[in-house]
Amino acid sequence: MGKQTTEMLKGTLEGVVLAILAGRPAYGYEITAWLRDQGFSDIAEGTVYALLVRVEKRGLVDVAKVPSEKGPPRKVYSLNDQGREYLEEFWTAWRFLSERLEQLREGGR
Amino acid sequence: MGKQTTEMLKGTLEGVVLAILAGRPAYGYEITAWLRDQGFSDIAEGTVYALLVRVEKRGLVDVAKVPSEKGPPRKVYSLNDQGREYLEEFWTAWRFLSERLEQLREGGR
DNA sequence: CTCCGCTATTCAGTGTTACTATCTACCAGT
DNA sequence: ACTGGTAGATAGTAACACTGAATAGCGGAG
Repeated sequence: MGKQTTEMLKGTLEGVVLAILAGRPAYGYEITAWLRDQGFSDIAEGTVYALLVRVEKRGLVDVAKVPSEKGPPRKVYSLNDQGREYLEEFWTAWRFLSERLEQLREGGR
Repeated sequence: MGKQTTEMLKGTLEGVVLAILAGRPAYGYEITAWLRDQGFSDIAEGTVYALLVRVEKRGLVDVAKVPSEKGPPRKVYSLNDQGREYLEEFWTAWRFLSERLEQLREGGR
């Protein structure tokens, strides 16, 4: 996927995952699969699980254990109020950065 | 500036600085001042200098020592061919991420 | 002349984050 | 019993931005 993308994901991947959860509850394996589908080709499994543990500890998501037909029980995450608030801040920061970069890209030639 | 922005800068600040240098040569202090001016309110001095050392080591920039009227001599950085190539890759990665996020923001409501 | 403020750079130590690699665990089909 | 797909956890590593402090040169106030 390239080192550039990898480094860029630091700080944004969290927002990406929270944005997914804002749409609908989901579990780790599902999220990983979705990300790969979207072109984040080599997101490591462990990365998503670690991230989910982090956001859970910070109280941004609620967790429900749901038995699955295949394999061990799923941990289904859903965004709570605090998470939604945090996601809002994320979008604000993103817009800010996005605007500055757009400006630079145009000015740069 | 908020933790969100800080974390988001990982991997993008480098691109921002290279994009600045694509426009014109500049030295550390100047870049820091410009960033602060643009709203990156509390970019630490040390951060920019460390970043410049990194990109210099990777051979993305050329350096010239220029005596200044005030204070110690300036290290003026300018983007070289390798740096321009790297910056292109950065824009590619940025566009990719930007599109995914834009998609998520719209889909999320 | 000395001290302070501004310009300009450097560096050691810290915290957060994503990756690698590996492990456990459950189920279905062969 | 064995393999493959689903699902999650974890220890160790590398990269990066921040903190805080140090160094150094110059000009002006006292």
